[in-house]
Amino acid sequence: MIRTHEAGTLRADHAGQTVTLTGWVARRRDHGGVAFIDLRDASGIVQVVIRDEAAAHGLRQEYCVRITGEVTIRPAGNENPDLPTGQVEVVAAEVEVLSESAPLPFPIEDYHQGVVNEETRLRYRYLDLRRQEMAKLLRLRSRVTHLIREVMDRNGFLDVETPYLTRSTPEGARDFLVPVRLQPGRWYALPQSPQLFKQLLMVAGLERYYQIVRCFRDEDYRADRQPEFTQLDVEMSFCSADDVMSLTEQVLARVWKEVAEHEITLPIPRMTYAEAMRRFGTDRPDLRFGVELVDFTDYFAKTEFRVFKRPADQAGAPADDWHVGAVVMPGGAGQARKDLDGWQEWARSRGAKGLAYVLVGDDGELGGPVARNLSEDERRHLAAHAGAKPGDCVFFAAGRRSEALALLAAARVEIAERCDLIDRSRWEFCWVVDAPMFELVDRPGGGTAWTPVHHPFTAPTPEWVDRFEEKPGEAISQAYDIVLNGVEIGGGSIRIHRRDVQERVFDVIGLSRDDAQAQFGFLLEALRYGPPPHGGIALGLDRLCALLGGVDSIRDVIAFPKTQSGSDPLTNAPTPITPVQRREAGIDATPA
RNA sequence: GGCCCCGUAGCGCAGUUGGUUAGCGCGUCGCCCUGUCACGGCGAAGGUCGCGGGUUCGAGUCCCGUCGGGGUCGCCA
Repeated sequence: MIRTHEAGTLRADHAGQTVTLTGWVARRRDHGGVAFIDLRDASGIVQVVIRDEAAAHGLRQEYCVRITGEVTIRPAGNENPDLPTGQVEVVAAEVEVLSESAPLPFPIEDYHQGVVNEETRLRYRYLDLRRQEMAKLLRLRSRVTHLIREVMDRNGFLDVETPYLTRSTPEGARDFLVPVRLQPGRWYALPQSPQLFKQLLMVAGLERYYQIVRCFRDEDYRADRQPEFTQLDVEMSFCSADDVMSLTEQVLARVWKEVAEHEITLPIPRMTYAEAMRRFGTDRPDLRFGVELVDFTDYFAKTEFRVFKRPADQAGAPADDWHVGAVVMPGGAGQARKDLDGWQEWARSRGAKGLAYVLVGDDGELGGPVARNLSEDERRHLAAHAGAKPGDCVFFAAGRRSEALALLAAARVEIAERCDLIDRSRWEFCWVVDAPMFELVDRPGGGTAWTPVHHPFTAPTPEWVDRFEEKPGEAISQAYDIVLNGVEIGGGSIRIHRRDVQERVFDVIGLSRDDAQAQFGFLLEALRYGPPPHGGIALGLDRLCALLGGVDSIRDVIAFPKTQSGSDPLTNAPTPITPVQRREAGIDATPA
């Protein structure tokens, strides 16, 4: 006798054996005196035949049952190639109902996947997860974490837990805050990442640390962003950026080989931040298709066309912060007027004024409203400069460099989708390296400020370490992001291990000595005691699993995710708390 | 905070320029059928059209507000 809870693992060569199966009645049908049920467990579905009317009586979908019976091969003429277990079925000798089920609030067969409102699925997540598709994703995730631990363990990394109750640091994302009963008026914060603790572990001499750890950020949520998410967090001492990247590649290669049956070609190609911005307009390029951006800033340097002409007065902007760029839509000249208007609407929905376009006719003549406003000289080489062929459409964006590139980068992806240029079977990894240390951002109250591109603990390259404050926008950091199919799945850097350098970075981003001391004093103090050079990386586990599982939302690879407003339809969290709880927590007893 | 889409029976949906008693499929319940496999046949139950206000003789439908879900920009060091 085979005792198994793995219905889906039964094979034809088990025929004749007696098995005990546990699972749920996925579907029941009666035909004459015979009942047929599909029995589902986490591993799959097997059909069970019940000839005993009494045993089958009242057996309904989703009853939890234990069935003992003989494995048989389905009789000829009744074969269904779609059944996951092929031709195996079990003829029940004994049926025991372990627990009954109320009628289901929604159908949970897999062919209903994707049609039930997600909120309803989340409210009954324990039923949603009974579906094979969802169970499959959770099993995938478990395999991934297992493989990661194997690789990390083999490389001598220590799994160390860091606090979930820690101090709030107003930099970066908003914190989730936790009141402290024993110290009214004081609050813990949940960590946005264990960044500082892992650096302290390096100071402690742990040398090789990793953790699969929950992180918390109180920002707006998306298909790929949840208030709590999981990352593989890694830090190592006496290492170079190459060491960290090489280790990361080992992890990814192992996971993709085992889970996706895909051999990643190592080393994963690297691209500088500058190159990524120039060719793709973004620091997370999707390399599954071409359609690269073209720079027209110099081409139109002397243009009289208002849209491409650099405004005389660019209030507050650096002298070189002007960009005219283009991206070619293959065959786009054939678009209907309605489609071209649709692109304008698309651009406006992204906050742009519009998306200028030039149509390249089959005879090479330029068409569209923009072409009429260009000089003869400007028209002559436009198609060649853009790399456009007859029949193509050239989209243009002009404005502040970051905004123009962002629009073109989005247009590039949109073009690829509309023209069906993306090969979904491909895995295109790439490292984006040599990112700037700082970027200029607008302050809410006006003016601009330098802010770290990664985080303020990122080390500059040796060439910049003594002079990054001279040209903060040009200083290069020792940071690296890993990008897969246009999705940033991780990022890391060599950290600053010199107290004076760390203080100078705080100076550049406008964090006063007092504030730096108040918020990061413990780090600065630790850096006084012979810290080793160190660096690390964090990989977003949820995104990684979503990509591997071929799903669009990380909610599908999280057992109990939250909605976009941060609530959980299952438990109804978050909930108001009672006045007593407020008093005990030391916070105002009246709602805000 | 902005923009877009959605909300009608347990689930998925239809509902015309505002007009009888709001429909369809699945599911549920009852009866029938001896190998079904999205079985089939007959019958039945099941609705605060998210909520509140307004326009109108009359609102699922039009207007305003609001709540919830999804997508996205901002945001996410």
